[in-house]
Amino acid sequence: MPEFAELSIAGLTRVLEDFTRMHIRLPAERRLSFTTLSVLHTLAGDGPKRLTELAGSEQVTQSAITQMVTKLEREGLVERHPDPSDGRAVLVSVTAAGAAIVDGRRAERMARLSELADRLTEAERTAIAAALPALARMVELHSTAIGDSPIEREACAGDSGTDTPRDSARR
Amino acid sequence: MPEFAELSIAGLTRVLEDFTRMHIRLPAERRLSFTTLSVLHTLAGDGPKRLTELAGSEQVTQSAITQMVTKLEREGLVERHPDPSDGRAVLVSVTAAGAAIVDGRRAERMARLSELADRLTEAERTAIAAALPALARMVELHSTAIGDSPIEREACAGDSGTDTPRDSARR
DNA sequence: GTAACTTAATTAAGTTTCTGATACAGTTCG
DNA sequence: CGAACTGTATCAGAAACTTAATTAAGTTAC
Repeated sequence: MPEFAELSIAGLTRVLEDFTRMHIRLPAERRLSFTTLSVLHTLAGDGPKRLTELAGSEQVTQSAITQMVTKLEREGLVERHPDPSDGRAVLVSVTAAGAAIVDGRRAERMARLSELADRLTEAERTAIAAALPALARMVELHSTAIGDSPIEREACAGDSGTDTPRDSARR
Repeated sequence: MPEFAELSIAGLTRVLEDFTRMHIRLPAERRLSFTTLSVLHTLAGDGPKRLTELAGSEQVTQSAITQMVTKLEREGLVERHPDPSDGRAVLVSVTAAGAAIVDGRRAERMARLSELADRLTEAERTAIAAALPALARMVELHSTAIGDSPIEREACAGDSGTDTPRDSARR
């Protein structure tokens, strides 16, 4: 084992793409579309958000988010609350039922990953464990750097308005 | 760095979820839907496939794939060819133009990951590099397992203990 | 060899989800 | 206060997906 392995960005990218594919193709659980599940995941992870914030992070129009939230509200998966700091805005939060769906999907992923990890060698598991903090920090760096990245802005072609998707500092 | 770190499946799951989110919300480059991009990615990675194979891996119906391939064919991103080994089947392959789209997206991801990796410490990069082979093997183990057990089938509605709320008005 | 069954892809019709445009209420600023 | 701006909602139409029915090629049984 070389002590100074150079990190292959291509290799990392490839592996992460494969895991992405693996995670996405998982469900079908209930009649929930991909975007719907993503919204629930975002709300469960980041806490209540405005409709415009959701539209930005999910890369669909605000109109689509309004309609989706209306539907999810009817099904009892999310709730609308007025934003105390702005009379126009609505804060969408996930309900216990909605969080249960997110948790259920996570449990499935964990079960699958656990099964795969069991078939690795002890050394392989240790190597992954040792890399976890570094990987987590990459994610951390990413989320704090969104304001800088020019890629984010360029991506949202055709989106109306699109102010910079600021972080959810409200919690 | 501890020598005998136990692998936290929860931590691994969480990090991979975050990367997934990071990868998906990336572009919007050329008005292509998520499923469409996924199909191109699959074809570019795995080579020519039948429509039924694509339907299975993308978790949409065969009919949807037929329509999507027809559209992609008109746009010059994929090609249909008869399967020499089976007169009923069609082999779909990605064109150079289609591959260019996949490569472009990958390049963006690599650029972003590279930028993040630059801000890690040397030790962190080394840790990730050391874990890459093990992560790749997990993906490998996963894909070989698919052929055996049809997890992809609707059976995965398991949701592991989380009783999903009953549908209120389904309409 | 042909009748019955299976498999691969297409077509048609109907449903869900998204976009674009517009309306409207609340906020900000002169 | 009035003008400009921002956050949501609504509606018509487009796009993507599903189910069901159809065509065609391959397989099995007699």
